[in-house]
Amino acid sequence: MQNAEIAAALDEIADLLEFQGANAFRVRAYRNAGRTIHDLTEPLERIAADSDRKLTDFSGIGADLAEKITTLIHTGKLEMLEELRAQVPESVLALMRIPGLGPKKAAALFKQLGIKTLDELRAACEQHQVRELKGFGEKTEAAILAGMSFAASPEVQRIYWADADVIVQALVEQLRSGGGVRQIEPAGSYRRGRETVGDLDFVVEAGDGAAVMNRLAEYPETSAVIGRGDTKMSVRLKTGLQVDLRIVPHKSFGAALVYFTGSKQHNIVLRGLAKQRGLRINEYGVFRVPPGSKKAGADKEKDSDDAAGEAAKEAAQLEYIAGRTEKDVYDTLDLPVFPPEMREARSEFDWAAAGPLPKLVELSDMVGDLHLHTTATDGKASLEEMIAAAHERGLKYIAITDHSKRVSMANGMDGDRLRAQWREIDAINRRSRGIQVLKGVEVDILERGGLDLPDDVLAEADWVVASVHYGQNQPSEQITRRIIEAIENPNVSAIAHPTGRIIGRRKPYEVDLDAVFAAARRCGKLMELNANPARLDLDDLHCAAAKRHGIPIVISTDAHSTAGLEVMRYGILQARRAGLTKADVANTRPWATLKGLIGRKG
DNA sequence: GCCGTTTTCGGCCCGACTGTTTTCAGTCG
Repeated sequence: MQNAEIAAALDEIADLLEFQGANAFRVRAYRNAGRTIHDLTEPLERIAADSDRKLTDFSGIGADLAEKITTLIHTGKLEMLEELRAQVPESVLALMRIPGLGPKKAAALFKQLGIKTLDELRAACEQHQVRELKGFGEKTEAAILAGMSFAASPEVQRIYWADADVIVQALVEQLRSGGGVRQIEPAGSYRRGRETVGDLDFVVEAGDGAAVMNRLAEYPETSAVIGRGDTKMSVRLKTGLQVDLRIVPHKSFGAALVYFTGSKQHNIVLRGLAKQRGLRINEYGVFRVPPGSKKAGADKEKDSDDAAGEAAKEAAQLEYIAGRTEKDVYDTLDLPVFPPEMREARSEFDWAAAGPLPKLVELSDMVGDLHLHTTATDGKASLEEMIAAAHERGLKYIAITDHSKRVSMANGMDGDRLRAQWREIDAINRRSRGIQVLKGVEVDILERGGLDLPDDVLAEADWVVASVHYGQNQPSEQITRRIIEAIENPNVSAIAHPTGRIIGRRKPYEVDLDAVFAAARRCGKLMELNANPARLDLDDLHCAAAKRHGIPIVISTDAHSTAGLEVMRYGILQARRAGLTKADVANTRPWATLKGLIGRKG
């Protein structure tokens, strides 16, 4: 069983347990383990088979989970999961996708009204049965009906970072308009540079918070205000995207930014570290907890009067020690200001403990682009136009990598056409214009295996990227085998978009990336990170896997137009999220050096 | 269910907001 499937099984257990009202920390343990496994860059199967290693070495996996995971690896099944599934109909979990319906309310609907599907829930609301339940009311019923369409869409809507960026810039302008905003920063997964963004968060310091909230309410793209208090406001845009706004005082801005940038896991670690030092971190700042003060309301017991009273008393005793800037906050824990892209509680705390953080690769480090198309195949700009645009961006070299003939719908090229294009490139290079143009090709890895162009043609190229376009429905092992075979071909320089994930268009195919990277390592080949935000083929995790195997990544735009060159910055974000430095990225080096990496002759 | 330089039990991050309640539970981030 593959890591992704094991992680999914643990997540499902967490969902089902949560629905059943299990201990929240137990639920969290399953979620944490699922996340840990999801983030692994190495197959669990391999780790489990290695007698020198133990699953319990991973933080968050204890004896019990190690045993369950081992069972999953070997049998693909788990009795506990089967039992849970038998107890809770799968469709019931869909109820929890309605905003405002959590496990408790969903369980109440299921147990008391026997509601198992969204359709049944709609009917019950329309017949006003739901408002009769304890803890429900008229407004809840209306909110459920309003949220119905939201839950009916199978996937939670996430948008590309690049699209979020456009909205963020417009919103910042809107919120600033009219003045009074002293500081404003987008936070959340947008600030962390995740390849997709589920909602937008803004942290604002302003003289008049209500005025800023009004501007958000009046924003033409705002369709509904979900909630609004003195310091916090949530709206939904016409596109369905949720926007959260927090108004914070000057002395809390840094703390709020840390808090709302997340990730949640990163924050949990921060709070744990703070606690060890007798500190407490929240969105208002870092506070010193007076010695001897008891943790109030630790367990949800009935003596809530006392707990609430003590909590209030204790809050009054807390001494503010930091919060104005992110640096102030991290300083109290003797931690560096982590670049937001790193804040995923993966490795950043280990790195910080070991010394200075790695200096992450930056857009300005990039000197070459090794995956470009022209009008010769499916590009929108001519060879000359692409070269000029790349030159304008300050690139020192580019590789023209049009499609090979198998990609017929893109007018892919055979050997003759390619050689003609290469002669043209030779001529251009002779007229030297401060940018070196490499003779390249994106050669197709055929369904039956093998490459789409003969070796004698490929041998004449400076740079060959191989990629899968056809036969994507094949089993993972078969696609993996095709890719490894391509890696072993001495004419191939790199593998482009090895998993070909295209959001929303088709099911991604799965390859054994670990085996692919191992082959690349063995053969001295490079792996591409395709920076096109619509093709999330080699995201931060895959970068991390490459790093673990010691394989330099090539960040390429796969540009089909001059504007396509712009996407390089999205690829940089993903590389940064994986902790890649300039040295980890091959096309930060001059071509003369890079050429040596792939053993290309003169 | 995990975890430990507060260690094998008793914690587990923390607060805002809403709708339902007469003091709080549930949800969310």
